[in-house]
Amino acid sequence: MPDVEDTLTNALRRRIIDGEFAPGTRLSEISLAEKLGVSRNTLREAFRVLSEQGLVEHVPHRGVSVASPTVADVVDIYRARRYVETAALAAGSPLHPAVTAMREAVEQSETSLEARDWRTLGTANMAFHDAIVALADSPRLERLFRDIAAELRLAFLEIDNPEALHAPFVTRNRALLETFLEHGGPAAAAELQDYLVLSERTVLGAFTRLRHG
Amino acid sequence: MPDVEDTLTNALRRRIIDGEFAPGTRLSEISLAEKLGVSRNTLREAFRVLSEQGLVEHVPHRGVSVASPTVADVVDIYRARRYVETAALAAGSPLHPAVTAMREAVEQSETSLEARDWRTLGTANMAFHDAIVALADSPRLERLFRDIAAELRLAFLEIDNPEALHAPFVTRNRALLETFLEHGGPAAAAELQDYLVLSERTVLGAFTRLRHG
DNA sequence: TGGCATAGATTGTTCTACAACAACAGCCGT
DNA sequence: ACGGCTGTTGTTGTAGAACAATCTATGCCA
Repeated sequence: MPDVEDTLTNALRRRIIDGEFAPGTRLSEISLAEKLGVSRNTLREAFRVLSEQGLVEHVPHRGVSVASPTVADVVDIYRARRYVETAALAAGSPLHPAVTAMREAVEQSETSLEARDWRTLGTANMAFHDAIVALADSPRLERLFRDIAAELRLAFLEIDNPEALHAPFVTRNRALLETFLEHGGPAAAAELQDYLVLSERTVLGAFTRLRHG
Repeated sequence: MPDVEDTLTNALRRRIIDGEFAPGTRLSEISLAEKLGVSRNTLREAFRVLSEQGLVEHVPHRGVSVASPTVADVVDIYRARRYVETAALAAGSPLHPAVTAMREAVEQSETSLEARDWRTLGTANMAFHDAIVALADSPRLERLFRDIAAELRLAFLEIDNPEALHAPFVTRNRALLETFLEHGGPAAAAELQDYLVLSERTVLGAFTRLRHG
């Protein structure tokens, strides 16, 4: 949670994640600076930060565009997720404060599913995995996860079928939480492994369907 | 390997890692820009990148200083290393091209040890672990490792006793490589786990000795 | 001595200017 | 008509100056 004060970067970040600028969109320095009411220099500094975070792509002399994850990116993101999340869960303690966040996220996702509110469902789903990573108490792993989760949201934006992406995993979230509490980290980690493989397959399926037909 | 062309950021990065600016040193925008022959704006952009990479710390209205890892940072870095490196090694294939890099790093470290060249020994040692991470074929994990390895180098700089930090691990590097090739990833991962625990203890010991006496 | 106000220095941001480069359009020759 | 070349145009990259906002330190006063 570094720099809540970092207004411009965070504002841009939120707008990109919320889909205000579609993946692949070119972000012109001049027009965007004017639109946001900041100078080009200030905007360029924000661009550098977002570029390091993988949210925008910066090509010298060609400007920045909103990142548009490829299939390879999605594969890599899920590989990293499997490494980080399963390790965090396997070594996590059921007494860790993050468990509360996990429970709240599960309940929120169930509520959202019932209301068919796919937007908040997606957020709750991600909050669940965020809580899993928080079990590790590692700022650096949390930061990695924050960045790849943001990238993944961009991929979700392109697919634009949130129900298929998130709805099937609500019951799995609940089941995973119960496994963790009743049978411990290693058992839950094994379950999470399958969970993530399935999730990856879902995303990749929608992705290739999108690109080919 | 993004942006070898990114001259200023990379130049600064190298100079910091090489210890030209001691950890904790405040980097004045005006004087450093003048020294490097660039404008303040350009330098500030580089600062933002390095700040995201964890190499410098940026405090609003107080400027940036070279990061000075605390004990908590070292602990977190080693936690992340254990997660990432053991996972990469466990799932890695002995046929992966990175194995060549592992072997070369081992040989280089043995040569450096014999020559008592601690500088190249430290580099070779890190190259060995870099190659381990490369087994995972994950750009995002490689990036994470690159950043935390750089941070760790800053900690090493403060300790300033490279022989104690690196020499004991040369034989372990060779042993780990052989375990990996002869008994496979999982066995090597278990060995690496102990290796990293020992390495962490070495660093933390030198660290607390440094701070207290 | 301790607290406060002022002065100095640094960062945050904007603006302007121009060089470097890339994309595009039109021209030329074949 | 087509492919390649060249100039035009727009954008990014960088520099420099200016000023506001904020921190730091000095020195004053009680």
